[in-house]
Amino acid sequence: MVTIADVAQAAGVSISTVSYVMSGKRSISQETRDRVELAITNLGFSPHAGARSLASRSTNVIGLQAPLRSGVDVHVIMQIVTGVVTQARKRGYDILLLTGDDSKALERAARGSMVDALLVMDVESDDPRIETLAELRHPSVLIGLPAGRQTIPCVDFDFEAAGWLAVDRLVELGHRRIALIGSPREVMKRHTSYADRLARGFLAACEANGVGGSVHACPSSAKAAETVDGVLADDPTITGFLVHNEGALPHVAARLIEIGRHGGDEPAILALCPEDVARSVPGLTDSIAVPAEAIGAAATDMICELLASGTRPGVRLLPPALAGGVLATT
Amino acid sequence: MVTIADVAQAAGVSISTVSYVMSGKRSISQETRDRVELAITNLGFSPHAGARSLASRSTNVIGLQAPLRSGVDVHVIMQIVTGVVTQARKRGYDILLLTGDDSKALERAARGSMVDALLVMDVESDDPRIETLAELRHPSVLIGLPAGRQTIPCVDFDFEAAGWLAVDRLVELGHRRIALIGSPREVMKRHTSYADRLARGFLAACEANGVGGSVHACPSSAKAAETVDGVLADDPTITGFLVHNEGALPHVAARLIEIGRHGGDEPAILALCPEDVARSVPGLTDSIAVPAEAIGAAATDMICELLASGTRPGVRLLPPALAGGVLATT
DNA sequence: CTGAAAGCGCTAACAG
DNA sequence: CTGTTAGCGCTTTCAG
Repeated sequence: MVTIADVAQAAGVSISTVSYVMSGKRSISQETRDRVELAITNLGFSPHAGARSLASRSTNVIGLQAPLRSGVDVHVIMQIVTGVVTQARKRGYDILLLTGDDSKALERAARGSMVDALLVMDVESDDPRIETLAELRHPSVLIGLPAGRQTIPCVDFDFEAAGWLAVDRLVELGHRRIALIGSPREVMKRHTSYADRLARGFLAACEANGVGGSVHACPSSAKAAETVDGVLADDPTITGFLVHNEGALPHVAARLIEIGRHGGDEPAILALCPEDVARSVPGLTDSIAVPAEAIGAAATDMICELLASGTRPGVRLLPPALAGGVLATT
Repeated sequence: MVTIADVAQAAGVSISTVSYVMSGKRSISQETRDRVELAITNLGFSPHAGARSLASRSTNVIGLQAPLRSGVDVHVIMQIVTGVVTQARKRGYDILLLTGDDSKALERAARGSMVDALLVMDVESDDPRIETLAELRHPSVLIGLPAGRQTIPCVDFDFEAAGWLAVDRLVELGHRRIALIGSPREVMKRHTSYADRLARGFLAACEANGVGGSVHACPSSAKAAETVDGVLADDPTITGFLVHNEGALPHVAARLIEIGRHGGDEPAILALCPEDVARSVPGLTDSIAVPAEAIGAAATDMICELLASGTRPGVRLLPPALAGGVLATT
């Protein structure tokens, strides 16, 4: 292994000079700098991360705790992770993917000085990890927005505003009775947060617009079609659907198209999901993009700022925007 | 920060005793061990990862380079990552998600002693990273199977056997003319490997069974339906489809159902994809599961064995198996 | 503008 | 069975 001492010897300078050339923390003559940099590339030197973190008390690594139970909105999670990783790279950080999804994993990473900061996804409202994070003296940011008072900075999509935007759009298209097809029942319960926020915005907007709106939990499987049937059986006058359920979306779309084909107007579907998911669903008219990658990037930015300046940045919600669907006419 | 010295003092023993209690590398009297362990939990001590890696020359971290360009078979990738992470945890390793998808990232992690070993996904046949890995003195395992001589151990799904199995199944269902709807054209070119292996198995099995088979590239979007139309226009007698394209799958299925409805027999679709993807596609009859999580776990096991024993484990291909689709009758 | 040297917290000889 | 101690490779005072 090539060490800083090898570089120093090759360049004919002292160890500390090499260190300062790398960190830029004091001025170095151009000539010396050149010699050192040459030696570094010639020898293919990379500083030993452990030694560095031992001496400097910082790792340049951000710990990321992502929900890895497969099956739940994988696209969104993956894209958020992509955003995190990409942005982290830009800012010179690496990402330690925490194995284990509990407080223990967070403590281990923090107490063991494996990371400088923690990024935690998929936090529930009364999640015990929130308290753990508060006790740790490592900066941390949540991706999501647990209900209640925020003790830890958060980044999320503004689901409430998305509810409003969706209703505005459906009303603009002429629909007067609309339904929100949402997350599976167990998710609705678990994450009080985002499903609730969406429903709140949706219902408030319906009321403000004087249109009828209803909210329905929905399984993420082929059984989603039954949910649609049930909703329409309850109220056959519904013509506009907002769908926020990645797994159910194709089934809901297929069922609605089928219904449209058998007579009556084809109902409009507005999906709330990442753009590429929307693109992959046949027969989708319109969508509101969940800017998943941007959320990851924003969270990373926030954490880097925390690390740099030590400020407490509070909550940041990214605004929704309409995106075209496959058959978008906009 | 609580250090090993604090623990030693609290337990009234020397630093090295604490170290040996943790590592188990020498025998300790039960009484001493108890005192030390108590002190450790009381103080909430976790050893400083950097200091440890500096002294022991090992990190207990595995570097994982995953393709994060969103849009390509996210489910498969995510599930592999899940398998890797889960298995790594069981074996006491953490996962450093490498930011950057080139040789540089691998070198940085290895040279900087950030990881003990490297796991690389999505390797192409003439991928420059293969040479990089060979030069590094860190153990590494590829997830995938680049064409040519294997210099680095590999773990992958046996796509060739999957081709055979698919044909067997379609023939068993009575189909005599079948088509493989595969990856997008650019993927077919890029990864010579897995698309080729699947096609090879598929065509060989067709020949062995005396049935007509053809292979078709397919875009992962709504335009997939056109591919189906084209295939059927070329040969209207085709009744069996093997689909290996997560994005196209719902569109292909929808189109085939539509065609079936307009007269003629509804063609059979056999999908090659993770089980939960198969489950989410309306109208799918049958599928062969890509055991994505198992692949990740197997790769991790292989790397851990490499790390432990230093053997060179060669290539490991996981066998295919039939799984039910939504409407499976098997 | 540059060097020398004191740690950072831990592991693993070496020495009982 | 336990203690003492010499590094691991780097950052950062402190001294020029």
